Amino acid sequence: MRIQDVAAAAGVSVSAVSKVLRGAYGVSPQMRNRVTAAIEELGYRPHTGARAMRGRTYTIGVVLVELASPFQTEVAQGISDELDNTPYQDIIVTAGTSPKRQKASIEALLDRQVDGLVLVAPWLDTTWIEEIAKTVPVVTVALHGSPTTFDSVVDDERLGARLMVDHLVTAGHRRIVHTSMPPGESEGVFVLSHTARRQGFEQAMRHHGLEPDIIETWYSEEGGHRAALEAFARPEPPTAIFAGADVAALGVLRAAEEQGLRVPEDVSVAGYDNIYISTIRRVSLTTVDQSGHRTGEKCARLLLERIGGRTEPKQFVVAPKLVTRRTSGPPPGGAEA
Amino acid sequence: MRIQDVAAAAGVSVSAVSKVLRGAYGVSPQMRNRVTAAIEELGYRPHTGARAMRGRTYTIGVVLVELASPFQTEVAQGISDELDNTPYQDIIVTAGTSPKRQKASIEALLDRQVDGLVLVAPWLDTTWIEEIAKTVPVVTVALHGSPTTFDSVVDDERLGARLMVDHLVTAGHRRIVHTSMPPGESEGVFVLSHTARRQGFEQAMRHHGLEPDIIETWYSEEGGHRAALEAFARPEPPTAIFAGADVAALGVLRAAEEQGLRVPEDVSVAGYDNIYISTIRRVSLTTVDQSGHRTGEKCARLLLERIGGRTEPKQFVVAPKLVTRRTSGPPPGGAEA
DNA sequence: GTTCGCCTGTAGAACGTTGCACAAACCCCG
DNA sequence: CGGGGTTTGTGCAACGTTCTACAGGCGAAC
Repeated sequence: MRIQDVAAAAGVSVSAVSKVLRGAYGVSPQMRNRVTAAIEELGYRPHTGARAMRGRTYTIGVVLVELASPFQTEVAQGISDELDNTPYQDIIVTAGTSPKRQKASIEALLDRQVDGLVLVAPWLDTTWIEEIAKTVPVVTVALHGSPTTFDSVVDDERLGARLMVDHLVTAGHRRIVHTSMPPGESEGVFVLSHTARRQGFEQAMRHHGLEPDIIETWYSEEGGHRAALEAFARPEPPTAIFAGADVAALGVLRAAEEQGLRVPEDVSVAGYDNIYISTIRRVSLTTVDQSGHRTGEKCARLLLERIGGRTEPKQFVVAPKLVTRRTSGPPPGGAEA
Repeated sequence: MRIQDVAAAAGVSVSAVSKVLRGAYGVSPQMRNRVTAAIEELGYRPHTGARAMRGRTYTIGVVLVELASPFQTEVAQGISDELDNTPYQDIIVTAGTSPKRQKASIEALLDRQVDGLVLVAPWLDTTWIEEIAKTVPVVTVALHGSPTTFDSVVDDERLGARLMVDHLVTAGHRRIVHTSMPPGESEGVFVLSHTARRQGFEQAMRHHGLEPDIIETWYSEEGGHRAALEAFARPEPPTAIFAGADVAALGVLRAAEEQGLRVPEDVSVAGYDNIYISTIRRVSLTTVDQSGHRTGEKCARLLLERIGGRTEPKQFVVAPKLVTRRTSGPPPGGAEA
């Protein structure tokens, strides 16, 4: 089933069919009708590989770190939904946090001639991203900075961290520990989520006249668990732990439970991301929400604009929202802990 | 950067480079060396679109219902990991439960000339799947039946349901409610997970001389919640609820909490899937484990075999495993409830 | 009635691979 | 040293699309 067959069936030239397919200029209504009828009747579908040789593939590549991260999959879902009634199809690949594998995944997508690329929290040298952005439209998610050759969508994570610190301080907490991650090797002017959150935490704490207290582990259940055990073992343990990510907060909750600490009576626990688990009654974690779905939608729109011809870079900032649930409250002994 | 450039750099013909690339027969070691050196030096990467015109694309399409389903993403991860050091790249698309959108997604993948297709829990007419399996290797996940034109990997979900019923009955439960879903329109000889689980439940209950009791809602938090409320409102409420899926079990837990019922003292709750949430301390749900990761690995291997030339269909059954945690125990009043 | 410009539609040359068909070189054996 | 077979390397015709360049027709304006 080739374009040629459609042309034959409609009694027109191959070029004419191609024009109709691409919505190009110079097509009379009656020809358009005959061609679309023929396409319909034959059930013709364009061969993407052949298209890739000359023009567009109508494919958007989405690079995620991992599918287990709810925020990332929400972004992907947002892209998918936004693209739903366009001719574009999104395809997802997972790349892990290793820069080497990430690079390989992106290259695999470039080999497949995607028309656009969404990089969610890329652990990559930004100069390399700038490089590929010369070839194909790119939008990054959760990369803080001011890129000039590509677009970006970020949650204002410094603000988000500040909201959380304000919430805890207002409740009376003074000794607040933040769990973070080691900065990526490739972070410089451009910075990833965890660094932005840490910076927001530090800023907000100082603003309240408090000394920022950070334990560096990993954004994972295990990482949160380790950080919490370390914090609890101190002579003066914190009255609140603000984990850099909800997954880590889960580990903090486990550690608290193991140590016989009640939450929030003995210690308040908070996270960041508002992942699905945090919403369920049994967990009910105080956290910061950044809508992955809206982020994804925006990415898709930016990409379509770029494909449509825009060249000046755009940056879109999503506002974070504090979500207070049942894991946070006043410190033991009240506001004067 | 074309194959031609590589040929020129290596001082050989284009065909020769192609042979090396494809690992084809008739290549001397020294030519292979020169060509690979040239490829390396130039950083050449084959153009997938051009390949699609003639041969393989080295791309495996993975169709998931949604990224929010942990089992499905685990399968995808398993595929990805298994493919990691092969020349094949997996790409994921999400298709939803609507047969129409699923069909569109699969077609989008076929347009892109994938070399193989993994369909995870497809809500589709199996004759249509048989149809596309004529064109491209297909392996389905969680489709119970005996396909002749494609491969399949299934968890023995009837057995899994039986394990759970045995567990509950042994603990002393007699009034057990199972929450299920309406069977798909396209289910006939071939059956999806929820139907297999329901069948396993029915069989196991009868085997114990008990009447199967099923409430049909949806595999979702909300669905489980509704089913549980209905069950609790009965004159003789069940002492155990075996939700067809962990997500639904979460809704059951919420309903129990709202009704002031303690778990497992007043009512036991169990699920199926062993999703990540179920493992966290705060939830600790009794469930049945089916390893999504192993399932995915097997899918990839089956597909590679098919691409390698196998034609007779294979079916692979993964054994489910009962995971007892803290949401199940003896019924109130002991074994003689 | 000629000229000019616009509007429709077409021919055909790419695009970068693959793999068949074939040629050349080589090896082994009688 | 001739003949057969095998191994190694090459030429070239696809594959299905896009899009430029161009031809022909038609209408308006003079």
